[in-house]
Amino acid sequence: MMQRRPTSFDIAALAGVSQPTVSRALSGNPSVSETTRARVLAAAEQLNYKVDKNASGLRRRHSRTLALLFFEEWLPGGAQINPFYLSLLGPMVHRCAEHGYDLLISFQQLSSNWHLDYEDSHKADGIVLLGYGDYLEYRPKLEQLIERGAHFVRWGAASGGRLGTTVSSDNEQGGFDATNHLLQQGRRRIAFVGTAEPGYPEFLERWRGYCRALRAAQIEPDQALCVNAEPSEESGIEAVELLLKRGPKFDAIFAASDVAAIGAMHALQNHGLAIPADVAVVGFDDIPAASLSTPRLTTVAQDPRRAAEMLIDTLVDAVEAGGIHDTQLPVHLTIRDSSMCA
Amino acid sequence: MMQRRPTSFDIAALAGVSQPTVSRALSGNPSVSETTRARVLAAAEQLNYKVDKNASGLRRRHSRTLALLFFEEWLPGGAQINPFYLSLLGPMVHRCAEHGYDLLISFQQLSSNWHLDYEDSHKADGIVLLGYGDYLEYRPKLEQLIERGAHFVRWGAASGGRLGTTVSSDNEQGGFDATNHLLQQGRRRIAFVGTAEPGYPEFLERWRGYCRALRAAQIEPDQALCVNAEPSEESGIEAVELLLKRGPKFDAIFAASDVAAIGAMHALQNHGLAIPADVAVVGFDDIPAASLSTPRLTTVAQDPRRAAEMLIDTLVDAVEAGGIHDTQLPVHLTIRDSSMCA
DNA sequence: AGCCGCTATACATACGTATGCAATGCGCTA
DNA sequence: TAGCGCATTGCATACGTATGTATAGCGGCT
Repeated sequence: MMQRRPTSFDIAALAGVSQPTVSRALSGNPSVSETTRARVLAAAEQLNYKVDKNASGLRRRHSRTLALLFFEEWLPGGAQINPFYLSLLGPMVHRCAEHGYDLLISFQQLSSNWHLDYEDSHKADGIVLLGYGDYLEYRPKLEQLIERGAHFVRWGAASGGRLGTTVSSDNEQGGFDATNHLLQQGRRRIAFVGTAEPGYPEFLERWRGYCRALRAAQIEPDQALCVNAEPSEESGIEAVELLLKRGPKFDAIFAASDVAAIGAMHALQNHGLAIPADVAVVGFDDIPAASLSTPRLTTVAQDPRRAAEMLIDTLVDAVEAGGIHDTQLPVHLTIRDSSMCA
Repeated sequence: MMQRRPTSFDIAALAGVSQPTVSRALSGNPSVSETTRARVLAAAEQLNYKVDKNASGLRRRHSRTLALLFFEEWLPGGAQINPFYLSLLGPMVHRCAEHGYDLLISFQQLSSNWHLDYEDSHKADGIVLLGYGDYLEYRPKLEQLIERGAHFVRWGAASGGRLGTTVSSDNEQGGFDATNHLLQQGRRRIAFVGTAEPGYPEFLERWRGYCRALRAAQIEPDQALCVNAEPSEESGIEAVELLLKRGPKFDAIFAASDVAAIGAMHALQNHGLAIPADVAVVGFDDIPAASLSTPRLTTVAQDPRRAAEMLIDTLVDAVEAGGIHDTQLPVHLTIRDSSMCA
């Protein structure tokens, strides 16, 4: 058992070459002859040699690491990550590995100076930004990031002017499909549970799709049927309470997130309303809980695997080749029990 | 906008001191006077200076980064992480941040040489090992890790001889409580869905608790009521199919994992059996889906927040102070509808 | 006044790798 | 045989920080 970790000098000595040759041999430099490379590889294997990432990163000026930043207003007690983001995690880690990158994960307060931490400290070569962001508070930091030449990609909505590269679902189409499906079920008074304010840009797009579907059916969207709700179960409950109290009759709900939709279903059931007989419900995201709820929730499915892979591919392309290509992913309406009468 | 990232030399020049003084001032070295420190801090702020982690890590010989390694036999299509592990993630990231560490996340094949990658390459100072591990294949790698003086902590079961530091739930007590609860409901033919083989050490402990509760009620455990199941929904379904086909009557199931329990409930319902009237079901983990299933699943809850914090605290203590303390966390039986007749 | 001791800072250097450039050796051509 | 070019390899060095050691400055004591 060696006391000290072996360095490239140790390998060099063992293989009878110089240290630079070891470096070149291991990094696949073609100017090293095959016989030499084989000797070096054997020596490295024998001593269990691993390149020191710190030294390598210092010299190369990059770390082959990507940072994943979550923005969540943190519940002091609960620490719940949006299930949809959670479902991105596995595929992301995998895709990173395929590109030869490691993934660093971190939570950030919107108010912190996250935007200058990771790339500046050379801990990561690029950043994946995740989180329904408050667009307005977000914007100046994104601009600062761009100004500094940082590499990053956001999940969300591309709307509102170019602010770096974005990968998103086709939220507008999803909102259209969901609403259209409810219309085809004969529903006419369809409430929107989400928010049409710019704070949640993807919600805004889903709301646009909702309006387009209604207008295509000759129905003018009713402001009174549109109620604010963040992506949380409590918020979905409150939204339904408000709708029931505020008065306008409704026979369906399109919620801009599954978690809110599930909260809404609970509230409806607490008031003795049958789903879907009295009120049909459609959500958005297709989180795992959607197929477990009672009744099973009809929802607009996003493909987390493809989303994750696009995020990583896009970021790696930006880091390595300076590419900047927005991507929009198709969505798919998944019809379950909460919207279909038997 | 500066072209080049500022270094500690730039700060030194601006503050009118030498580079080492900058380093000492920023790292809180008490030999720097307060007036000098203030000047340095101001200069660093002004230039948006961040310590280069690669250089710092190279010199200090550690990275202030922890690695989180998942072991999951990877479904080529699906990429599903055990929901319980997912629930550890948020609190872990938080606790790492509180200790001033970053968290690197990675999936590993059991067969890969993960055990020499992270610490040897100085990418991480310590490793959190997560995953129902095949104990036998696992063991030599753990031994190699220990021999090399690597720092790591495992989630799972401490049984089977000392193999590094372990944090675990009190699985045996959980198995006892779950089984005892079913006995109190008047159930006498209680099946165990899990595996009593050494591959899943925590399942083995849960099974021991199950046996202890039965014996305390003068019932000898019946091998025919004990059926193997991995922590997956499919496995839970298969287990019930096997039980129904194999013959012995049963009026309750204690499943060693929630995902298997949920699969088992589906299978029971497909065969027209009522839960809990015909068969009462208790799971283990209290994953989010447990409270959403129909009927809502009674389960042995583990506290993911405390588990995560203990894992990180333990690992940080090992890295910084060489501590090695196993920890066992209490569990709590959460009674819902799947085990209680109205 | 001279010396000691303490504090605050500067100097020099090492961490391990990657790469521009120089040098070596070999084959081939004129 | 001399010279040229190509294929390999070695030499020297830079990346940015942290720390052991030396030094300067200053106040207090006899």
